[in-house]
Amino acid sequence: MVKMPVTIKEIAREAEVSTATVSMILNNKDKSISEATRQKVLAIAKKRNYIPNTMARSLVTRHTRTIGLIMPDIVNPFFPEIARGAEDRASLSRYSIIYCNTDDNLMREEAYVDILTEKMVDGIIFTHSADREGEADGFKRSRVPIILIDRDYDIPNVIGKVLVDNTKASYVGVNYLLDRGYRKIAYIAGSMHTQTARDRLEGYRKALHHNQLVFKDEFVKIGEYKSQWGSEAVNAFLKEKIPFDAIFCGNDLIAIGAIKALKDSGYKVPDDIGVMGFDDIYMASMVEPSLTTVKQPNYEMGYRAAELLINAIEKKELSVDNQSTKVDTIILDTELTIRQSTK
Amino acid sequence: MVKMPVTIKEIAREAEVSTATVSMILNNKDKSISEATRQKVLAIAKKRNYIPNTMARSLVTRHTRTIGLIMPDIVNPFFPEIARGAEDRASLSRYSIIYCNTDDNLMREEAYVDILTEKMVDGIIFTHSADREGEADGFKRSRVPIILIDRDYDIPNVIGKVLVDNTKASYVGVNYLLDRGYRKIAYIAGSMHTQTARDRLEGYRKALHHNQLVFKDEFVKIGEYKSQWGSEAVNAFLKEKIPFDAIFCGNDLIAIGAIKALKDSGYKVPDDIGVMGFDDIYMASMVEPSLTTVKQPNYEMGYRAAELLINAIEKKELSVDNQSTKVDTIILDTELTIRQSTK
DNA sequence: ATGAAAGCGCTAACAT
DNA sequence: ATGTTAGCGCTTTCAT
Repeated sequence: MVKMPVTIKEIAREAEVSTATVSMILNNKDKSISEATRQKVLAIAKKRNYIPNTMARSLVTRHTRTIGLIMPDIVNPFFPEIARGAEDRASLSRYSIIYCNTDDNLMREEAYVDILTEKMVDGIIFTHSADREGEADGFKRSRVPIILIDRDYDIPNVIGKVLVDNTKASYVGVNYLLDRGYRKIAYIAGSMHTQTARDRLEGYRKALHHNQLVFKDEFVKIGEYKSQWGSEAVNAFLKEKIPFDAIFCGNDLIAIGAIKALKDSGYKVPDDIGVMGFDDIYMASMVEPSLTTVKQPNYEMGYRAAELLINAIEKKELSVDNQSTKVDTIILDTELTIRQSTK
Repeated sequence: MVKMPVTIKEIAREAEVSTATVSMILNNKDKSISEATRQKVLAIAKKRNYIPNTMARSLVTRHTRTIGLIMPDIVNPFFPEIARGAEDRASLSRYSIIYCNTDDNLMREEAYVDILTEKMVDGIIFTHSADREGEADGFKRSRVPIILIDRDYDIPNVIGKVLVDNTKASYVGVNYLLDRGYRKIAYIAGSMHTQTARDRLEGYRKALHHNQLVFKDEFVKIGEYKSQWGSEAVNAFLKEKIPFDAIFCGNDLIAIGAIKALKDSGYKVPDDIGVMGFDDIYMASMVEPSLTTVKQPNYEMGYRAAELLINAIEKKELSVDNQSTKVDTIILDTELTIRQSTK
């Protein structure tokens, strides 16, 4: 004999009031309820250990206080911080988070959007890491508002974005190298297919320009976001006898490979040659302590994304017909993670 | 004018059948439905882009295909793997996961159990890292089945556990050191308040014994799970001139501290002195590449926990009155993460 | 200040 | 083979 959870109805019966009254009291909508019944109902609810059934509630209110978080892989150290930021902000407003790993697979992304829609989440925070840009159909079934983190993505229902100023980020990074006295800074880029990559290169160009340094094509190599490529690029620079004294890398994987090639060639990093990269994928600075990086504020991105979403959700409750096509966009700055050179 | 999602009712009307029929077809309970109507209904559902409302469904079926995952902090590298394992297994059976960070705070743990109960999750996977052992009240309101991961914990409704054989783990670890030729192995333990800690020490003792080595008290130091303590303990060993040639540490934090102290004293690790630890908190091997560790199979723990839970949930559907007091327990082995010594 | 009643969208007997 | 019906537990007008 399974003891069923206590319902509003039983409380109403025991308190000798209607379920409507109980409901109002339990939801603090009791502007016009006598203090006497209020206390009585509250006491009984407590005594009977009442737990509201949010399914029933959601069925009528049409919101669940739950948001979905779609990301490629929580094991990739880039994402736990985002997830934590989002959860912290969500729980502040008593929202829960359903989290989903897609491995950057389009099919799975779509499947999760479907599932989350069925679960009637109030919104979705969407993160992907792939360099794939662009079109994706199949998201159309959903009517759930979406916030994008870090990368743009052409899907429906996007009501907000939390991005990073990549141009500024590499500008700041290259400037840091300049401040440390390096003058001949090479740039190893990954693929150039994304705006992110183009922005990062642009920041490099700007930093040189603002320091009266000329941008030279032979100091720039374009490849892919792999450590293997970082090594190859360095070896190519060396072979071509490009007289660089520092390298700024398109991401941390490239930087790791570059450092390895440099060390294998007998250089000391960063004493002989300064290396910086974007710490956006693998927290390279843990693996390679001598690496100074430009780090994305992941926790904050998650936090702000959740905030954006919750604000939108709660606002919508007031003005239902408002199908605002406006996309809120927040652009965050990066931080420098400065490592001590290994003495 | 907001376009409302299509309901089963509208589909029934359009197909000129009853909602019951539609429901059965959509749920593959259509043993006795003519293929003709079946096809018709399916076609209409597809055309109208039907998305089931799981709130309504859950309200009657009393399950949500959602499970809660409570852990201290997803940013701690110990947990993403668990989370991923759990999610992978859950999504296999079309379950979703709500994830919660407690920072090991008892109040928050309880609050989350409440929230998850209200959301009618079908079960909870519970992980904590604190060395606190024992009693916790306030979980009693919930009737949700709980699976414990990694540490035991005295709370109600636990129907299963996924643990690690710590005795065996340190036994294997110490044996590895022995195989590498080290003979005089010291042990730096954290607190001894947990069974985990006692088991690890016991494994060390056993390994020595099985190799005809005598256990000596002066080779063992007990402190706390902090890198600071690892350093202190090493310095104490050194000062006392204990002739150790290797150290096995109670966890990875301790190992990091120990290695630091060793290096500061001019030793090479692991060439002069071998060091091992449990890679259970901070993936020390990333920070300290020369460290060989005993690693918990976190992914598998998450996976198996979800599996245990889902099996229990689906079994319960068959035999409702079965209030099995049996606690399923799975004990997993650890793996050795072997690092190349830095050449 | 409180109650009656009508659902929210779906499932699950029980009829037919 | 399909329809009728009675809820699941809660919120929310609208009465009183």
